[in-house]
Amino acid sequence: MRPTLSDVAKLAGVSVATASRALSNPDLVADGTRRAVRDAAASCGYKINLVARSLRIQRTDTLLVLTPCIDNAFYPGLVRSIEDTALAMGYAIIVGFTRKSEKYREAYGELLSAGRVDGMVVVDGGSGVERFTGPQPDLPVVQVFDRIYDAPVPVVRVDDHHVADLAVHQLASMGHRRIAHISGDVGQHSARERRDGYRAAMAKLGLPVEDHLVRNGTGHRDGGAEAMRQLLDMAQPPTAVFCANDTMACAAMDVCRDRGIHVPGDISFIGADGTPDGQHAYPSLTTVDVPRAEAGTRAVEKLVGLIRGQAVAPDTVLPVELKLRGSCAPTRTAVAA
Amino acid sequence: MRPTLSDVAKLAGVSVATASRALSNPDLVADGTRRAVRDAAASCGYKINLVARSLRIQRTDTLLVLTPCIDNAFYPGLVRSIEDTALAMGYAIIVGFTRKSEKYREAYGELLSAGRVDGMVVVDGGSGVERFTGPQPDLPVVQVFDRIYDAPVPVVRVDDHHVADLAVHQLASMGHRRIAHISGDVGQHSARERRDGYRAAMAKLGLPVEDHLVRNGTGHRDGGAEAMRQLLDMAQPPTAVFCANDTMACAAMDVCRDRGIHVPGDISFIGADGTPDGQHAYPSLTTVDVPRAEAGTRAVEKLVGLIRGQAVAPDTVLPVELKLRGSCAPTRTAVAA
DNA sequence: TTGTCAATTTGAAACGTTTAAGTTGTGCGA
DNA sequence: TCGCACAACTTAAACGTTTCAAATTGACAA
Repeated sequence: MRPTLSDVAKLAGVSVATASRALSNPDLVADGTRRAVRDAAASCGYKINLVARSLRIQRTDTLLVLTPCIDNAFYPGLVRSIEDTALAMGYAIIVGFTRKSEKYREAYGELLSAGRVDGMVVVDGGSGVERFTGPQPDLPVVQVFDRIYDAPVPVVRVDDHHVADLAVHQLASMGHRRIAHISGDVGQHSARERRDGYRAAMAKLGLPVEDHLVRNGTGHRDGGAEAMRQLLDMAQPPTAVFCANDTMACAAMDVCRDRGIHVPGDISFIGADGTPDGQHAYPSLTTVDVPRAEAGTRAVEKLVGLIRGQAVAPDTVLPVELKLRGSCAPTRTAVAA
Repeated sequence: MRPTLSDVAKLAGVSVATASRALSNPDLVADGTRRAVRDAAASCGYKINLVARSLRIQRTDTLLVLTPCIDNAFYPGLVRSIEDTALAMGYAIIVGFTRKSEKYREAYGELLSAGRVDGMVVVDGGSGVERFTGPQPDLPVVQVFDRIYDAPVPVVRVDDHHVADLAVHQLASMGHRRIAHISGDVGQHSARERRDGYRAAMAKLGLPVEDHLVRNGTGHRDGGAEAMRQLLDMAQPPTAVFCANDTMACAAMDVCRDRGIHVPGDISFIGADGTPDGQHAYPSLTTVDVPRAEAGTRAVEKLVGLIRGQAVAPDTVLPVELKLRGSCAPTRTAVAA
């Protein structure tokens, strides 16, 4: 049997209460006692039972991170930052993958409502098919980058309209007029925002907003590639494409390469998110960088505030930054001019 | 305050014990009672406190998965399979990222030794720098694909010697004689095995095993790229390369592309692992596929066996399979012959 | 000697479940 | 009528901590 605190206490010749304090609140016991208890604990290999502790103190000091999957290069950096911040603030974190499925979301949500974690950071765009009624209103939850709850849950995010705006303006400033958009999973709030932002930016610049220049790329490689093929098959293909994320942009550039179309000579690309795959792409991908690390930190800070009953800002918007790399260039006419 | 079982019981006019059984062991109470309790629970929004439950039943029905990181495309499929199997067997899973750091490994190991999870699946190659003394000998732990513990912990794996053997034989059968090897992180057991397997296979075939044909690629993109550059800078570069994983193989092929070297016309590549990035590479990467999904399933089955006190096989070896794709071709001389 | 005070330790309750053992009440056969 | 079996429910203990309030101890002053 695992030794318990009472075994340690017996071994050290003190009461359970003293043993507890010697280990977790050392200032409250005399030097000799502390040493005796510690020795006893070590000698019998005592390990605290965190379940019992949690029950007693009514906290778990653990946070749950919900994220759709780990396939997408967008998440690792974010999750790492969440984890680092949480650890630094004295919380353990556990990660759950929702796969954008209600079933998994609920399974993991249970952990929160059943008291196995103190709070939850949700990084999950949802699929839009189902409406998620959300956690019990008073449970500590923070969303990052996307909204899947009807309930008003605090969020840390970027201005996705602005993301699109930056990209479109950059391309337009290089002389592009036929700028296409490959959207993400339009079930996701952020994907819709980027798409709408693209349209708004095009309109503002007086550029043609043609419906068939907007393709649903579903957010994944395959969808992005398919969307790109459709764009290239058009009678008058675009000279530039703004992709809602880097993953699709990379896939789209691969399609061009396969068809012998030169990037950025023949066609320019801008992605969004700033994921590592864009840096390794050939040519390296111009992108609108989303500050994932900072978002993770902010989200955890906010969540911990919530847990501690402090008032937290309901909506934190972080700045994005255009990273100019090799995948876009001025149009030939712009160069000639 | 969160309603407890005793609130529910009061509301339903029964004892706490009956309320408990009505909810978790419905057969043991009368129909009317069951309904009354369920209604009461619903009406006050009762959610079970799993921490209390775990303390009482001395189980958490939760497994921990330890994995180095989520950057590498090798892990997602494996983790997903572990998760699916665990869920199907009635366990929740939580994921911890060790980053190959002893600090994180211990932090997560605590979850096991402190009773917050019932068992642990470790998918972690270690860095080889530190020796990990391992979990308390009697705690339920299963390793997958790699060994980081001194202690004898059951493992599910592949024969990495054989992985290398398959790759080298394939290349040799295509006429290659100068076959190089870019190794993984040689701190990892599996990486060393693949390297040694390469050497053994070369020797067995009577091919030259030159030290400078073996480069440490560290397992990551950058290391793989750097190793490839060194190989290409040699007076007499290899005509084929066996890379210890697909990630490095993709990076190495990218280096060739940048230098105008044609794959597979000028140089052939075989990777290992069978990760998705190899499929999307150009040309698509020949690889020795490692059955990650099955490994995950087997590992969980084994772990659950361990938890239930059953005897489990200490060493399960799964078969690997060569997937011939576009990245390797016969040598020119072989074609001419 | 007695009283006071601080330092240290202890007993016992509490956290919210589950469950073994015990109680109650009903129906049935002898 | 009694005894018994059985279903349905309840009482109370237990899981391993933490912590409040109370008790003990020793030192020191009056």
